[in-house]
Amino acid sequence: MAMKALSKATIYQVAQLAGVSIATVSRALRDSDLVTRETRERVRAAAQQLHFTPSRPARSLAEGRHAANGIVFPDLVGPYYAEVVLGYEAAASAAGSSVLILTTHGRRDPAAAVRELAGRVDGLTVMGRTVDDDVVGGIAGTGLPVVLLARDPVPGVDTVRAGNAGTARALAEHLVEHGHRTITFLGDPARSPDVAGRHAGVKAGLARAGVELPDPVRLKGLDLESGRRAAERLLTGARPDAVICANDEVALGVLVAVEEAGLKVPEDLAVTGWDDLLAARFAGLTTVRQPMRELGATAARWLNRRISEATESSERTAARRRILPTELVVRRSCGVHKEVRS
Amino acid sequence: MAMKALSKATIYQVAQLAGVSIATVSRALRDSDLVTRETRERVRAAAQQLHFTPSRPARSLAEGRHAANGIVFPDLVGPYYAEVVLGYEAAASAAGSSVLILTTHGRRDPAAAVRELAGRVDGLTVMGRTVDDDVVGGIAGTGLPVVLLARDPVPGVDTVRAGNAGTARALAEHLVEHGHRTITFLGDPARSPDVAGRHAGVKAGLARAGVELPDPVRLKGLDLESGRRAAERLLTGARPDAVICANDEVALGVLVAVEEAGLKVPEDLAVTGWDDLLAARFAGLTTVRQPMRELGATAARWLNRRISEATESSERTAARRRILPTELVVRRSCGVHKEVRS
DNA sequence: TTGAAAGCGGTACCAT
DNA sequence: ATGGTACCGCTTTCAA
Repeated sequence: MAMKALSKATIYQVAQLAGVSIATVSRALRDSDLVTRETRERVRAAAQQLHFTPSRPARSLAEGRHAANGIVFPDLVGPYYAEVVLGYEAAASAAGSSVLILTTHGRRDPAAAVRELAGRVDGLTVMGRTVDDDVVGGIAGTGLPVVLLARDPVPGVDTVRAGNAGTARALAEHLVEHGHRTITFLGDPARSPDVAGRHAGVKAGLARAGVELPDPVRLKGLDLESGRRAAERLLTGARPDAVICANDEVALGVLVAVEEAGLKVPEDLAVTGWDDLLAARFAGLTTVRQPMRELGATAARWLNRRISEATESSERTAARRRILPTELVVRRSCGVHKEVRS
Repeated sequence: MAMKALSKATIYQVAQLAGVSIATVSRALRDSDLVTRETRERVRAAAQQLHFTPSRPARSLAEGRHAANGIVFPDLVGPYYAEVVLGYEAAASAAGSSVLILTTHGRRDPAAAVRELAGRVDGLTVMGRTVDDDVVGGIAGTGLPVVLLARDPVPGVDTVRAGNAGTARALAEHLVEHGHRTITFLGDPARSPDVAGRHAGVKAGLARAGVELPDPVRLKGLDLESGRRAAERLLTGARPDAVICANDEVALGVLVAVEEAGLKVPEDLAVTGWDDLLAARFAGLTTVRQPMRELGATAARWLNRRISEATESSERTAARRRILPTELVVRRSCGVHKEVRS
């Protein structure tokens, strides 16, 4: 039996082979109960013999739906995103949807790419700093269900986020308890809503303790290299007691710089991150854990709900917002516990 | 101006508004040079006014292509995959393809899911242990371009991998130079071609040095917890000098277990991993670096080539195989350098 | 229960 | 340069 490129059989060929009409084939293959058991089996056999698989575009065109949804990321660097995708994909496929993924990072025209994606899916999840509010608004205005993930809300659009402010405040207070008084924030609040939230929370927490937070060091990136370079500069000047980093990668970069400078964490400089990457555990980095997989899963589930609503023309419920809880993870990088508990 | 659900305008409405035929609209919108500048602009205006976006399914149906390709993963746990996706997505979108992603891990019927995916794309990349060779063969036999990634080759199908055997041999020899003689391998060669390759390489390297490698500890998973539990057992028995782990996550689990047992790495037990995760750097783990992003990018590029070949009905070239180089990364977990270099 | 036929929304060939 | 129209492959009335 030679391996032939059996390309693609159509419903017509199946119909002919089974000696029925294409309508019957369509029904038989989709378990409609308007088909005799016997007919169904004849059709099944024919389909199998021809290796028939219905054309997805044809189906989508006829049904008016894609059976797919999409998720838009800024980029995929760092373990953070992998977990989100994982949760998302699991929840989406549980609902029978395929997942299209789009990274906007090094792209010429992110908005165009997102719009193109919008045309391929029944719903879209948009994460963080990828496209502007008006693009989101435009797409949502189309009637396409949209869920925002880790991003500031847009009127009328569902939003799922992880808590920033509260835990950031707790983190700040914890540092103060360690005796740190001069504290620097690493990360640009203007570049990401998450960073803005963390920065604001830290500022509030410190203020409550009577400590003032100077202007943040506005990094361009949130990667390890950015952190390392910023720290190099920081270490040569009037070194603060502690740096609070916008995320773990930056914090890990700081750790590297400190070590390269022959200094010690936390004795010479306390450091904290955000995300609780796997690396944080091994670097002894105090950080904040986010429910990443749950973030993705929630977004996918909400999207499915919206898609169902749209299909079943039931009442469209009001935009939902949810903030998933985060958790402070204390390790040794935030400071030496000087007092021994009794 | 109320925000209306302008749902979806069709080419017919654009044609009507612009006062031309749908054929002209189609041409104008796709920059055909068989349209007057003036007509084109009129059509453009009409399209814009109606927020027209061509229906992707309709286009795909008419053109006979999806302008999308897919990638199939076992799961997405660990930073390893994120990097691969990143490279893949970048290369795919550079060629104008959207990316569909599928995780087979906790799925009832992976083969069915992959076949379904195959119906939505112009080409498919299949990674590691996701579906059996016959499924791959079946899909490839359909004429759908397929590229295998980090997986044993299937006849007639392109394969991209990272080198295992050679670097594994080097790793083994390095451990022997450290003076380690009783060495255990953690990971099940039967569960993954990559693991099998690493195991074989290690075995060969040790054999060359006259050291025998006992049967591997066949872990079920390649995650941190699996490594930790396996190490707990290992530490209570006749402890080996060193453990070579199938990947970094397992190795990190071993590190955790060793610390929990109050022992020291590498003094009491040398440990090595594979992948060079970010965490490996901070854990001081000796490991092997793979060109992950490049793996993904290469797969995507090869796939595009195949897709072009199929479209342009040019000669189909023979199946290609490439092994991307890997690199030993020596840190402190593999052993103390007893001799001081002069 | 089954079949005929009208879409679904485009593309592209054939005329004009 | 444009318009008319035959597909692309499937779903879904509407009749029989």
